[in-house]
Amino acid sequence: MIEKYEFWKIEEKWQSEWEREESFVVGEDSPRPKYYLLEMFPYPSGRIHMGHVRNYSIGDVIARYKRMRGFNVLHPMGWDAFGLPAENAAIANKVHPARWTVENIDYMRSQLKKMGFSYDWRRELATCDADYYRWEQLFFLEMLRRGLAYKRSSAVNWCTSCETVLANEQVVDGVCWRCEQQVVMRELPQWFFRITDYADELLAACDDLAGGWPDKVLTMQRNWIGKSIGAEIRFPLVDREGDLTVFTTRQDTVYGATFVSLAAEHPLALDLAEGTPQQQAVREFAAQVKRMSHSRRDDADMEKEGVFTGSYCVNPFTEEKIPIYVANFVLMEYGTGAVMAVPAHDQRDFEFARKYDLPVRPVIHPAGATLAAEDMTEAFVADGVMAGSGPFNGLGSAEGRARIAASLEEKGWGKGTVRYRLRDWGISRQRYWGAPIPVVYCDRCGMVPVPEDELPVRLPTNVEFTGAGGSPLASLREFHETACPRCRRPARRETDTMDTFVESSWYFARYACPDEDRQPLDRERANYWMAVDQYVGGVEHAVLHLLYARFFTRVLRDMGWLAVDEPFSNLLTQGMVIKDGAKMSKSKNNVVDPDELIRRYGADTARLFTLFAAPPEKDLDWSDQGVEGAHRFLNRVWRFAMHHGQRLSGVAADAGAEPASDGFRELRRRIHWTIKKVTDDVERFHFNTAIAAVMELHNAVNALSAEELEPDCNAALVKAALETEVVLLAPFVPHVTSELWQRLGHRESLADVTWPEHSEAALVQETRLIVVQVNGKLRGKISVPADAAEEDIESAALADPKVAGFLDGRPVKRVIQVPGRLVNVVIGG
RNA sequence: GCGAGAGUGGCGGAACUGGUAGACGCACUAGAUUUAGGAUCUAGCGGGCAACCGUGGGGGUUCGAGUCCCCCCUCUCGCACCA
Repeated sequence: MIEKYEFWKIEEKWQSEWEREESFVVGEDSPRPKYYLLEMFPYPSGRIHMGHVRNYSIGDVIARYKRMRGFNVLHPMGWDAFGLPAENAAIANKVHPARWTVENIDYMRSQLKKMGFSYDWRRELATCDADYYRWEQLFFLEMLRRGLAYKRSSAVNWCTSCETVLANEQVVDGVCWRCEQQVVMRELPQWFFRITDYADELLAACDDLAGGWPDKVLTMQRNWIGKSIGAEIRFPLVDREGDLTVFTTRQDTVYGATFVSLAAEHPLALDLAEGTPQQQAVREFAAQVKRMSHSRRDDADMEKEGVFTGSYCVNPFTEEKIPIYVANFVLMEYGTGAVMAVPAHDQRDFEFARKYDLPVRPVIHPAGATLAAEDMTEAFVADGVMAGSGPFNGLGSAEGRARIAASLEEKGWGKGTVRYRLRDWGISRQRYWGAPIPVVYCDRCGMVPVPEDELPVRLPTNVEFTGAGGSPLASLREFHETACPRCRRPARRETDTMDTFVESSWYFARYACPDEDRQPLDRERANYWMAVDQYVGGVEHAVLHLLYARFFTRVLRDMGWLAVDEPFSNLLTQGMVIKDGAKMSKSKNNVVDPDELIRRYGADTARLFTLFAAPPEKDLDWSDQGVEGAHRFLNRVWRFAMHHGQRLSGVAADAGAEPASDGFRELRRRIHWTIKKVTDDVERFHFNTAIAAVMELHNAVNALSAEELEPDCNAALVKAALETEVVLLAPFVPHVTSELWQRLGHRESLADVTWPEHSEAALVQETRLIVVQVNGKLRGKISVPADAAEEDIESAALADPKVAGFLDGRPVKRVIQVPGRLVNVVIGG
C-alpha cells in the first residue's frame, strides 16, 4: 500500500527545512554569476489575494529555475507599508496605523511562507520603519540641495469634506471616491520632485529597454512623457505693451492663424478684457470654466466654447490684427496656456471658428489639390504643401516647420522649442501615515532643511485619529513645534509627508544591503546586485511606479549612490485573475481565498494551477475544477513516483542508457525532448506549456506496459524518466518534488540540484513520420528511415495506397518536399 | 477619435521561422473497480451518415495559410481637447 499524498505534512516539513537551513539566504561572495529577481512588493492590506499568489508564483519559478541553472539568485521580499488604508482603518476601528500595519505584515508573511516561496527573508524590509525612511529623508535633503526638490503653489483636487488633497485617480466623475462630495480645484503649496529634468533621458532610454520590457508599457511611458517638438511664437498685443506667447507644433500653419485662444487661468485673460465691453462676459466665463473639475474638463466631447476678450494681437507673419478669445478647451498646464488658432488645420479651432463665425484660411494643401475654406467640412490636419505663406510657399510641412523656427529666432519673434506633457512629481501628502518631509519653517530664516545628523524625523506615535480631516500632524504640537536648526528660535516643522511612491522608488536597491546602518546604500553590494535582472508585477504600475523608479534611480546615480541608469533590465507584466468574467474583488463577491485554497489542496496545487491555467501575461480565468485537475496531477505524480521509486530503489538513474528496444529508445527520446522543451519554455516564461510537456512525459512513462517495467529491462532509463519529471517540476511545485527527491534516495536538496541538459543525440529518430498531401490536403502518412533520400521518400509517398487512391492515375505535375516532415504531390485536373 | 493586443472545440488554452489545427488540462460519454458516493483505471471526445467542412467575416498571395497581404466586424487594454 502506497502512502498517501499528504501535502500538508510535506509542505510544512520543507518550509521548516528551508527556514532552518537558510536555503535561500544569499551573499555577494559567490563565484556564480548574480541574478536579481524581484516581484513588486505588496501593500500590507491584511491578507494576500490571488493576484499576489499568481505574481509571486511566477517569480518563484524563475528564481528557483535560475538557481538550478547555477546563478547566485537574489530573491527578496518586503512591505510597501505606508499609505492611506492604514489611516482609514485607524479612524474606523480605533487601531493605530502602526499596529494595524505590523499585524497585517505578520499575517501576510505567514501566508507567503505557506506558499513556499524561495525568499531570502533576512533581507525583508518595511518602508514604515524609521531605519528605512530615514535614508529617504537623506535623499530628499540632497535633492533639495541640487534643486531637484522644490516647493511651489499648485492647483490640486481638494475634497471639502475630507479636507485633504486627492490624487487624480481618487476623483471619480468629479466627486470624492470616499464621501462622494464635490471635488474642487484649490491652490496649495506643494513639494515637487523635478522629474521633468530627466524627461528627455527617460524618453530616450525607452529605446534601450525595448526587448526587455513589453512594448505596451514602453508606449505608455512614451505617451506619458509626451515629447512634442514645436515652437514658441510671440504675438504682440494691440494698443498695449507686451505680447502673448503661444506654443505650437504646427508653426508651418502660422499664416493661417486667425485668432488666439487663452486658457481661463491665463494671467492675461481677465486683464485683456478689462475696460472693454467684454469684461463682464469674460469674468463669468472664466469663473465658470475654473469651477469645473479636471475630470469634467478632460472630457473631449465637451462642447467647445469661448468668449471674446475685447482685445487683439498681431500675427507677426501676416501683420494682421486678430482677436483674442478665452476658450474652455485650452489647458493652462500644457504649453503656455495660449494657442494660435488655425481653423483650417486644427479640428478644435475649426469647430470653434464655425461656431463664432471666425475666418478659416487654408495655408496647407494636400499634394495635387487646393482647399477652399467655404468647401471645408472639417480641418485638414495632415502635412502638405504650404501656400498663402509668403516666402514659404511651396515648401512641404516638415521643411516649413524647420524654416519657420529658424525665421522666428532670426527675427526675434520666438524660437524652436520642445515641450513635455510630463509634469513635475507632486510628492506632498497632507496625511499622517507616510515619511515626514525633513524641513522646518522659521519666521526669520525661512525654510530650513533638517540637518542630516538629526535624521530621522520620526513619525510620532501618540496621535489621535478623529476622522475630522486634515493631517493629525498639523494639530500635534509636540511634533510641529520645534526649534530652527539655524537660529534656534521657535519654528514649525513641515507636516506634509511623502507620497508612498517615493518609498517604492528605491526599495529594490535597499534589498542589496538592508542591514546597512551608516548610509542609505552600501555601494559595493548595491552595485553587485543592481540592476534587477527580472522584475515581475501587474501592468497597473506601467506608468506611475515604473516611471518614478526609473527617475529615482537616475537621481541616485547622479548623487553617486548607484552605478546603473535603469533599475529593471527586464519586465514581465502579469495579467489579472478573473472569475465569472470579472476581476476578483470583494465588491463583485467572487474572491477565492488563498488560505482556504492552501488548506484544501496545498500550496503546490495553488502554484501549479495558477501557472498552468494561462501564460503569465494573459488574464487568468479561475476554475475550481481546474484546481481539482492540478491537484489530481500531483496525486498521480506522487503515486507513480512512490510506486516505481520503491521498485527501483537500488537502480541508479541514467538518461543516457542504451535502450533495449524501440520502445525504450522512444522513452529516452521523450526524456530529452521534455528537458529541451521545458527549458525553452521556462526561458520564455511559457510555464503552461512547460507543465504540459512534463504531463506528456508522465503519460508516456505511465503508458509503458507491465513487462516493459520489469526491473532488469532498462530500469536505469525508467528511473531517469521518473527523476527527470521530479527535477523539471521542482521550480513549479517545490514541496512535493523535494519530498519525492528525498524518497528517491537523494540527500542533496532539490533546490540545489543542477538543471538537466538534453542530449541532441538522444533526440535523433531512426524513422520519421512523413505527412503526404495531395494538392495541399492531407491524404496519408508514411514512415521512412531518417536518412532516406528524397527520391525514395517521393516514391514511397506515391506508392502509399491511400495516396494512390487520390492520384487516380492523373499526371503528377510537381512534388514538393519539406525534408523530414512532408511531401506534397501536385496533380492536374 | 488615436494607438496596441486579441478573436481557434462545450471551457482554459497549444501550434518555433507558412508545412499533420486542437498538445496539455477541464467538462462530458461509455466501461472496469466499488454496497454506495468519492477516488482510481481503460476507451472515446471539433462538426457531418458520408464525400467533405472547419481557426470572427470577405477577398488575395502560395504547391500549401490559424500563421503573410488588403477590406470589414467584435472584444480587451491604454491614451484622449497636448495645440
